[in-house]
Amino acid sequence: MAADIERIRHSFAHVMAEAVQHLYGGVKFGIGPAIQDGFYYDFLFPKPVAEEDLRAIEKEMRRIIAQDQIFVREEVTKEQAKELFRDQPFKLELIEGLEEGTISIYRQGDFVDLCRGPHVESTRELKPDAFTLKTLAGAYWRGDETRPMLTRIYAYAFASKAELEAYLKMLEEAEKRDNRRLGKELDLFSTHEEAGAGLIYWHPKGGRFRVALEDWWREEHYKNGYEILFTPHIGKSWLWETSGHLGFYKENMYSPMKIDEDNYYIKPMNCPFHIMIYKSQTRSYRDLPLRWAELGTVYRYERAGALHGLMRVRGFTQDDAHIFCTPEQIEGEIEEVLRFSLSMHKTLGFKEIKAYLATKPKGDGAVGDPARWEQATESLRKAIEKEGLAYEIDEGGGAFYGPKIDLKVKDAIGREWQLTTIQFDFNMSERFQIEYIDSDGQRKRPYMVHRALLGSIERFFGVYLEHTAGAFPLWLSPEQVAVIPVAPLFDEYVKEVTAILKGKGIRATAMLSEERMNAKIRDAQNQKIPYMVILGQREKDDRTVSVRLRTGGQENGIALDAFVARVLEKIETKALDL
RNA sequence: GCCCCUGUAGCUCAGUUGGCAGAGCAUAUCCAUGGUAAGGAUAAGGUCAACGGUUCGAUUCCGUUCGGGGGCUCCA
Repeated sequence: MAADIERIRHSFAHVMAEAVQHLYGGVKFGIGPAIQDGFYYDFLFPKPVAEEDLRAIEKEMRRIIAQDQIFVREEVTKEQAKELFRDQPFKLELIEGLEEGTISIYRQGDFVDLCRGPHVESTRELKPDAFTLKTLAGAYWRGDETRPMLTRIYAYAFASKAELEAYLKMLEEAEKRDNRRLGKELDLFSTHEEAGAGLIYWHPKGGRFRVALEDWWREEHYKNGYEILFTPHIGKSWLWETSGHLGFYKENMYSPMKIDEDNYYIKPMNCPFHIMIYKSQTRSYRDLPLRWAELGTVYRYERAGALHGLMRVRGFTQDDAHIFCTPEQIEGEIEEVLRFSLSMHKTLGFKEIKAYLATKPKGDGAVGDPARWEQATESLRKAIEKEGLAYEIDEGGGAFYGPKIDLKVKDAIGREWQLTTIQFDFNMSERFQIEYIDSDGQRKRPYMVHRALLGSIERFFGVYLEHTAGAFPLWLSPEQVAVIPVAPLFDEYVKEVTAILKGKGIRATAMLSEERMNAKIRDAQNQKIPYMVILGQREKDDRTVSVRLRTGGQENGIALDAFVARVLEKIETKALDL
């Protein structure tokens, strides 16, 4: 976020606080920072506030802005600050946390706030029509559940009215693409509260997408030197005690079920199972690298409030893989994973991809040899640079068990989504004591890398729905061709053409209902079916087809054979156009 | 779990300042001879989320519970 827009947003936040102070005597102030698309401020209100009250606050803010109030910075001692904010418990707590020395405060109008700044010079620099108060939300003081809950007012704010309007338009577009909405409109999936929250039911059309995606995924993995595994959905407590999950991951695991005299847990991760296969025999350095992939379905507990359509669920299928390799191989392996991931994203049509490298956490919570952390982190960094990816380093942001790279893709309306994650795992390899015999006859510990390229099939489906607005590329479209007669008289030719297309493996549907042609075209268009083939007397006589494209194009009198060849070619090459 | 919003037909939503519940789409039946985004008619479809309370009377007002959405937290 550029410094000037941050300054504007933060200044807006102070103006909102001033407005709230005018309208609600006795209000206590939390904090009010600038955020990605605006700002918020946390308040403890003396009486309940409702959404309708936001309009009054906005009005007061506009009145303040019109007064051309100057933002004045002052520096005071800690003692003076405590005196100044004696009625503001949250501010006092913040002051306590500050280092000794002078503390800066900002005044505008009759409002004063503890603040590092900077701010704009005057409210004149804030455009009264470049912000809007969005929602009320609850937020714990300092994000801590055990602390009081404050009322947070979120707002969108920009430097100009035009930017605000463009942003609101993007949000409107995002709402139209909402995965839950498209899932219903395109009959792809559903969820059923009465049958269990956060569990996805894939309908026939969603199933067609998934099969096409997974078939491709498996094919690509074989091409890239992976083997595909299938492992159980449950495992005895021994497995989870050994892996450590019952220690550090238990709150995300479901209660065990008793089988004979043992407790079995449904799996939240696939790693321990892959390790069991690794340990099923003595491994030589000649066997490495091992690249083992699995579309592994896992179940994790998520709090009810966190569940969201396809994006956050309780049961999902990871496109998981584990790579076991020697230290000499690690650099090449990481490069390969990254290259593989990028090639998949490219095929799927994502153009902008950014990497986030998370390094070793501070303190002594991290497991594993520091030299290995060093080598692992270095291999990640090198791979990113080799691919020429834009990246950011999240210093100390890695898990306790290893450094990682996450890749985020930018979607069609500019939002970023995390799909790929590539993580080293020093913990599991230690706990299960996995080894290989090196060329010198010594037992050594291989590197273990955990990776998911799409993340999970469910979440990817959600992201892809929102990215494409449901207009999937041909090869992933549940229905690829809708075959429509001009009138019932041509049903026979429609059936014949449909049969030919299906015979070639093309997902074609004959639309033979009583509806009129226009209605069928409308239905097919709304279902985002890529090709609509319209057949009447002319086409029947010449053995041609008239093709209407989902994108609005129209091509008449194409020879049937030529059309079939073209569709097959577009599917084969996974073309993004029609 | 907590804060705010919300719950009317399969779907999208009206509506009742407390007096027998409405539309469009979808569904079913019938009618309709044909060229690129909805042909027409009829029918069926509801314990107005559930349970209490106030009232002559509650879908409407109040309370509780259960869902859904947006946040906090977490992350694939």
